Amino acid sequence: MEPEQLKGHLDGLILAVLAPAPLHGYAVIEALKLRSGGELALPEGTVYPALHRLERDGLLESDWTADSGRRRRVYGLTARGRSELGLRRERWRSFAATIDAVLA
Amino acid sequence: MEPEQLKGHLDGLILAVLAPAPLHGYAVIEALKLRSGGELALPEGTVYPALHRLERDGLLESDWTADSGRRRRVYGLTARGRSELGLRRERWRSFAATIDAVLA
DNA sequence: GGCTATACCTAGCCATACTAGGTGTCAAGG
DNA sequence: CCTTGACACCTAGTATGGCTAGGTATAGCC
Repeated sequence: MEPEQLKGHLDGLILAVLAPAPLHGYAVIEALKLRSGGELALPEGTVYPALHRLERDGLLESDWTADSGRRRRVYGLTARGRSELGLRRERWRSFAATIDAVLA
Repeated sequence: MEPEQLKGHLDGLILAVLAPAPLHGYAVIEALKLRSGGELALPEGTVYPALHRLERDGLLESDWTADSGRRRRVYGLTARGRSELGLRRERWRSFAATIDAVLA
């Protein structure tokens, strides 16, 4: 996977894996790996800043939990995040159709 | 079309529109617009540097023509460019499948 | 003469995925 | 016990590349 390809698409992917249920950051990385069949093995330095960005923009909200001394930051979609996910899916479909048309 | 989305995909698109026949730079812009149904209206500042990059990397080669005082730089695929196009199509299919899997 | 479309170019901006480093907890093995 | 690995978080700095905004010049029409 070429890094540049992913630009502009990561945020939608993160929103998508958080749609069923809230997850903590590290679990988001694993969920992306799992749901992509191992294709998306993203480094922490990619995902953590993205989560912070999405929270800053009001699409995610987070809570700290401390189960037995281990601190985790659990992220969930806000209302705006959920509607933004719809927009992102739409935008992806349109984008993919455009690229398909030119490349085919 | 969000600019960031296109990153890492433009080169393949340019190779694709040049596959049937060589074109000059400005015509590449119009071909992209046409083949995308108007979706890809890319500014010259995006396409010209990309063409130079592709030529520098040996995927395109260019010739200057001067029909009636108007200078045009006509780009065509090299052998490496043609095989690279195959790779790019393959890589796009794989990428799109991955995003679809996560986003769906 | 001025306007539009054609046709080329480049310096600098900016968003963002990634690298490379850091901190700390916990469980398993030698 | 103590090292190793997985877990879990963080951030400063880098590199990439599409885009903005500016420039040059020709052709054709009103």
